Amino acid sequence: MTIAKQVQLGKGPLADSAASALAPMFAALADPIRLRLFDLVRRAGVDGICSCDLTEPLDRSQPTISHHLKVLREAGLVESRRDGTWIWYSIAPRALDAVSQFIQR
Amino acid sequence: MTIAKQVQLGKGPLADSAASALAPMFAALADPIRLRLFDLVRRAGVDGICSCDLTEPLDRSQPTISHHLKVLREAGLVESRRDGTWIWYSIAPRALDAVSQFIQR
DNA sequence: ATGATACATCGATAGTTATCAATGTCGTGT
DNA sequence: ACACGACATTGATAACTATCGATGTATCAT
Repeated sequence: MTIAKQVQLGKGPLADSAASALAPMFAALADPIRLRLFDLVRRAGVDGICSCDLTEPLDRSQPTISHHLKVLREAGLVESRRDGTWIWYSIAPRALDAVSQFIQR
Repeated sequence: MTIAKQVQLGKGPLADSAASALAPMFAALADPIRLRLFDLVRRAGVDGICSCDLTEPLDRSQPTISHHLKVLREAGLVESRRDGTWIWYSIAPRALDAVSQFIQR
C-alpha cells in the first residue's frame, strides 16, 4: 500500500505508522538546498537534469550535492538513471502524493 | 510578504531566500510526533484542543510534547491561547499555504 | 592501458535535535 | 498564604545531519 493511501486512510487520527512513513518525506524537503534541488529537477520535466548541472547553481561542493540527491532519492522523491558518465535526475511519479494527502487531509 | 507569495513568485528557480523560509516549515513536520500533533490539533477545528489532551495519546512525556508544540508554534503552523490554567492549541490561519504553494508549483 | 570526467563513498567535524528528569512559572481554589 | 494542577524551561545525553577534502568507482576517449 502506498504511503499516500495510509495517510488518507480512515477518519481517525493519523496513525503512528502513517506518521512514521510520512515524516521522512518532509525531512527530505526540510533543507533549503534540497528544496532548490527538487525544484530544479521538477523544472527539468520528463527529460530530467544532469547531476553536473546541479552542483554549480547551488554553491555547494560536489559531495554535498551528491549527498542531498541521495536523501531525495531515498525518500522516493526523485529518480536517477545513468547515461554514460552522466546521471540524470527526474521527479519520481506520484512523488508528492503522500505529502499532498496530508496537507489536504 | 508572506512566505507563500515568495514561493509562488516568478517563473525562475526557487530563490535561496524562499527556500530558506520554506525549509523550517517542512522541518516542523519532519517528525512523526509533530505530524500527529498537527493532525490532532487540526481535527479539533476552530475550538482547538487543550495541551493536556495531547500528551497521553502520543505516549511521550509532558516536556517532550511541550517542546514539539513549541516547534510547531514557532514554525507558524499552530497558535495557542491561554484559558485559565489550560492552553488551547489551534491551527494557524493559512498555516500550510506556503507548503501547498511549493507542492503545486 | 592511460588519462580524464562524472559521480559516489569515506572520514572527520561542527551544529542540530529528540528525549526525559528536575525544576520553574503561572493561574486557580481554599 | 498555601497547595495544586497545567505548562514551560533547563540541563544532560545520545542520535542525527550538513559540510568538505580525500579517495574510490565507473565510463568514455585516445
